Amino acid sequence: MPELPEVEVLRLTLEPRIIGARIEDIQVWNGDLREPVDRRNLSRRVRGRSIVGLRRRSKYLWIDLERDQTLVIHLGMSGRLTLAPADAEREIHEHVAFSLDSNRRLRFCDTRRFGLVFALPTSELDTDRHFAHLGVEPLNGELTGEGLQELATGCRGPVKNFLMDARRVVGVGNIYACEALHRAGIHPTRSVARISLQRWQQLAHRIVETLHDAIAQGGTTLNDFSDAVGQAGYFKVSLAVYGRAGRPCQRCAGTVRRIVQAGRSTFYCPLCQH
DNA sequence: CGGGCGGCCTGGAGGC
DNA sequence: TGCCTCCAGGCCGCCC
Repeated sequence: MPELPEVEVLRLTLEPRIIGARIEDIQVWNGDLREPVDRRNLSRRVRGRSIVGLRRRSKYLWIDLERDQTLVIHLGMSGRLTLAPADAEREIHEHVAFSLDSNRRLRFCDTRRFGLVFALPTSELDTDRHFAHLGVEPLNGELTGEGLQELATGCRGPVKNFLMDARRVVGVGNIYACEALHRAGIHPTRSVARISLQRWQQLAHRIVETLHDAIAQGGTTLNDFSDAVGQAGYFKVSLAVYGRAGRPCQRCAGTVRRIVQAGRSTFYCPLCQH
């Protein structure tokens, strides 16, 4: 579920509530996630340390701790990270939990178990295999039309696949790739080799705009997503094409169509996207 | 070598 | 009601 806006909403809602909190203990009920949870390593790096900051890189949440350690959380497709009272009953798919001082528990729940939980020294984040290859952060002012055009030099595939390749641009998943392309009026199957600088600029602008809009509305909740206190996002009502096959385009007289690209559903309007 | 597909997992929806 | 198939926001590895 979670693309950049959802992880950013999680960061924004979690940060003021857990800054300064100390992680007293860790429970791992089911460590069988996308990568097995290394309990020993996690405990050694995390236990007894206070939280000093929260950052986001791509769709990863970085929870910085005292003395050069960072707890990394990835939500996969169905993950949630929420605060609960220490004695709250364990949820069905609650796999990992961090007991905080002040009688609270930071719980990681993930139905499909595509998520990740691990820890490593803060100073090693940049070179870690999960992060070293990641591309441009769209919300840092790094994403420009010129930059996109340069990144696409020598590439051949459809623009939608290009946008979802985290080695180039991070944080844009299936929903926001569809929505940004619709806002930019660009057909998702168009080859990146056939996009003018003007259209790259339009696209860069629309990506940033769409992500900001989604964050402002608490992210998109299709099934699972919630912020740190369990609140669903309501950007779903603003989706113009995603999940709307057969229904009218929000902007013209067209009808939204669904196709499959690289094994993923793509939604677009054949009338206003070229 | 880069792009695309299958697989990882559970569960919800829809067809019959 | 049940059983089947398809589908889902991410990501990696393998294949061509």
